[in-house]
Amino acid sequence: MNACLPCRKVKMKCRQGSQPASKCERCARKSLDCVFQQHRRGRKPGTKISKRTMPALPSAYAAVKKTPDYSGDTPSIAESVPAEEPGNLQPSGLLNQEAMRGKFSLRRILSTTEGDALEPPERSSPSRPEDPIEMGILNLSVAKSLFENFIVVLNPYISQLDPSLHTFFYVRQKSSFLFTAVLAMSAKTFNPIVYNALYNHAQDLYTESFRNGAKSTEIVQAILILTYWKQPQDTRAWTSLGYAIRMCMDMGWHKLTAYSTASRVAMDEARRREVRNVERTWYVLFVYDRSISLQTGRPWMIERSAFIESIEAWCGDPIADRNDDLLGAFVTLRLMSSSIFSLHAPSSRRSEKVPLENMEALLSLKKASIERWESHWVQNVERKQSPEEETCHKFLIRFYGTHFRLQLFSLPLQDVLSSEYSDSSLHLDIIWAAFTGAMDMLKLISRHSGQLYFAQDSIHVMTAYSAAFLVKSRR
DNA sequence: TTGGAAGCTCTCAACACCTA
DNA sequence: TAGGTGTTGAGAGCTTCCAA
Repeated sequence: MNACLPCRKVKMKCRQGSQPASKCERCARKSLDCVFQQHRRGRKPGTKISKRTMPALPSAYAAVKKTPDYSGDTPSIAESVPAEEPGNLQPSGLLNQEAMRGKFSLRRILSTTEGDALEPPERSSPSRPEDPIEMGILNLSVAKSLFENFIVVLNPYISQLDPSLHTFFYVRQKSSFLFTAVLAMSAKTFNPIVYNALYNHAQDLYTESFRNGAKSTEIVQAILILTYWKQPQDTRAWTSLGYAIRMCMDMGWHKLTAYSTASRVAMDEARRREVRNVERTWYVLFVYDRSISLQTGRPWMIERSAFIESIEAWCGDPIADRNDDLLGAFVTLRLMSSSIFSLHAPSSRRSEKVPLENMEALLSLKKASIERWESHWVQNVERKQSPEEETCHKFLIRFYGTHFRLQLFSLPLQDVLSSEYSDSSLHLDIIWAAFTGAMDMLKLISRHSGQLYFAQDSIHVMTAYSAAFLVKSRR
């Protein structure tokens, strides 16, 4: 029913008087001018329905037209990354940037306007049909509990999310994919009853984001989280990581410049955390890329850069999270490992041969630098926690250091045990170092088996490696 | 097979009014 | 008084059906 203007103004119920043309009860009581006006309800002509909130369409036509945005409204890293050089005569500098992102059309390619001036930005809708709570997969209180467990227990292992930024509300609003991935991985450990439904939904969202070519920090984080605690039969870790890295490169992350405090003094804390969120994810990808490359012998994708090498300064930022120190340890370890392994690869894979005697001397130097690395980062971690506090950080730093020593000494061991070096007793130092490395790892694991329970899959792979190494070296 | 009318579903924006 | 939620009306977009 239509309400008069005075009632509308005060948002009160407008009750008609007894006579059809008389004032409403409130206007009559207060002696106000009771004026009615034709309402202007309804959508205005020309308003577009947001594509993201359209229902799923069965036809292939709809699949092409529908472009959902699982990213929320993540600010583009383009603000903090140097843009393509203007005036560059390559296609990247000459053509419309939207066209270069893959939105090909003659009109767009010929347009000289930047951004997407041809199409107004889509308005984001507050409703999220892919939200696992709205879908009824789990209720709010279970979701909150799973989320809390992820942040407190699981996240410290991977240093992926910033607990001050990634609150329950923030992640849920920002990306249903990341939200579901976090809940699924937490459910795997803390509430297996809802794990399957959450995992399947996360996989559906992964497929959708791939199908639509969606790109955002949250999608990358979700893919990483799903990969860290993947199912045993899932063999996509390598390809998923590659896809995530390409996505980041498309967002310009490979052009991140070296960390400096001066560049962010003008930012408020929220903005700084958003920027660090992107940077942290790129560091995590670097570590993961190098780790998986080392484990599988395949090439890595992310090259070392001034940004990667500024990790220690980045960890010293006033708003750095305590998990950032663990990430700092991992990044510096991977920087060290890539330079060492190119020298110490087995002779069959080296272009130049380094005599074993020289290699032994080199290895002892490297061993000392790993020990310095370990004590430096353990001290950093200890500074930020109380003595009685039991976190996974110290364990992980020692674990990775020990694993690295084992890998380092296992490489020349192949040469020692090969027929070319018939008298292996001459190189007992190398054999002994590799053997004690494997033993140290297993001792460490047995002392901290509780920490191992929550660890990501790669930790278990590394554990299995040390055990397999010992078994094989006894033959 | 194709074009277009009719009808249906869904979204969006404005409105009504409850309640703190 | 005004924040917030449910309701309403109109248009967009899609499917179905039918005639050419």
